[in-house]
Amino acid sequence: MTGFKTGELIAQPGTEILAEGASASQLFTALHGMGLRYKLLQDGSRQVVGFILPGDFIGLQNGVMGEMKHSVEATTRMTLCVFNRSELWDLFRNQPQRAFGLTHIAASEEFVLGEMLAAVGRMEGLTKVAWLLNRFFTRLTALGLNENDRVPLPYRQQDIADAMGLSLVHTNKTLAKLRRAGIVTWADDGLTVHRPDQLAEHAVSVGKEIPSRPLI
Amino acid sequence: MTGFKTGELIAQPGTEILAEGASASQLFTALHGMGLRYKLLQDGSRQVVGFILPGDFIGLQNGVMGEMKHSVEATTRMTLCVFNRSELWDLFRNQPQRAFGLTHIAASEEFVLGEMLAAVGRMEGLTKVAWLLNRFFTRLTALGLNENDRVPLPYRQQDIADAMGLSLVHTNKTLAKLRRAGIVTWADDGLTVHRPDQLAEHAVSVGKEIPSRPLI
DNA sequence: CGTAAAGTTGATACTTATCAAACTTTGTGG
DNA sequence: CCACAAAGTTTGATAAGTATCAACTTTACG
Repeated sequence: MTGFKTGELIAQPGTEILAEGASASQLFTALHGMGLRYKLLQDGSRQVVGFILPGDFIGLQNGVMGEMKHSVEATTRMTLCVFNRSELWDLFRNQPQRAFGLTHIAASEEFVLGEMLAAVGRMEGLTKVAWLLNRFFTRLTALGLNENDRVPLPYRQQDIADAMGLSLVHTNKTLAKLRRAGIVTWADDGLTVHRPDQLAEHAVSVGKEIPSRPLI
Repeated sequence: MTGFKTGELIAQPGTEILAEGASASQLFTALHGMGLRYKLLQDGSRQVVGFILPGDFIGLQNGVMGEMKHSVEATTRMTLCVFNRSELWDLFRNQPQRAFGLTHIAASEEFVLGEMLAAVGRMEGLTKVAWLLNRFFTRLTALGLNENDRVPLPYRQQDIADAMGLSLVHTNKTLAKLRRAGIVTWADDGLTVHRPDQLAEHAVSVGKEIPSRPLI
């Protein structure tokens, strides 16, 4: 893998790392910082199709299909490990184990998108937001970025809205609900989860509340 | 590829080919017939995460991650080409170009899910339905299944609803709108598009067509 | 001919979007 | 250090889009 690596790249906040439709000659791995993947629709709206956390691979579609199918943007300052796309062939020829790893990454990304699709398509607002926050909390904790129930979350409310198919205003009000319920606090680019259990409870699709049966 | 193939399998309509969570030892390619991929949420609702048309690969997640992340069901009678999962590793070792092809398939599936996510998250009902029908029409036409502007479409309205995150009733009324507008007719498991231009117009594009696999 | 599955329709309730405006925070230059 | 601009957050009022419910029709089939 050492020979595969080409160099490192620093991306400033707000920078577009890869553009949809681009056929860049490079692939990346995120070393530090966070970013997001998104698509722009014809009507100007944006769909966030993924959040990039440290360790995530970037540009696989480009590497394998010759063109990016979504744009990638740095949310915070990011350090990227740069690979050369042209060396991808060599990897498939000479390092089947790593080639398999790449396929595994692709399949994993597909899996994550499937989960998001189910959340966006079938959950209601509160559940969507709770689900996403819970996901962040879990993933970031697994990355060792949890300090006193607080994980870094440098995104904006608009990002969450665009990810879950909600309007900014509705997302804001939903976040307020979770905050007032004392479940989470999201401020200063950090998410603090006071009641992990309740968050997880909201995150699982509870659906409609069962109409309470009158006590006779 | 010949040695890779294990045999053929016939799946009857309504049959579950692969179950979410299952770690079957087989992979498939759809030769004839159609099916769909779906996830079940905790509250019982269903999210369709993909439609399987002739030529589609089934079970890649299982092959590469050891477990299916969604279920696969035959909608019509299907003929499946069966592969053995255990031979996957041989393929990666000895046939790098086919291994690359598999990765390409995985990346393509990710791409399709991204498109669906954008549609489900950011479109309104009429646009969602028009987008999906337009997608069927385009893909099936590309498969040579178009006869006089009519393509086979053996799914039920519930499937479209579960794919686009709509209720059955709303989907029904939306379909009625497209029908009354003289744009499409969907009856007897066949979709006839009378005004391809108007259908495409309603289906605000999220991106481009599925790219064909590049020659290595 | 009875039954089950799928499609249709109208009435109603709820969720979410949109609009508009105020407020807060942050960064920048005078 | 303050004024100002820009970006982000918050809130209330209202409109639009969808879900839900319930009944009815049509079709397929043993």
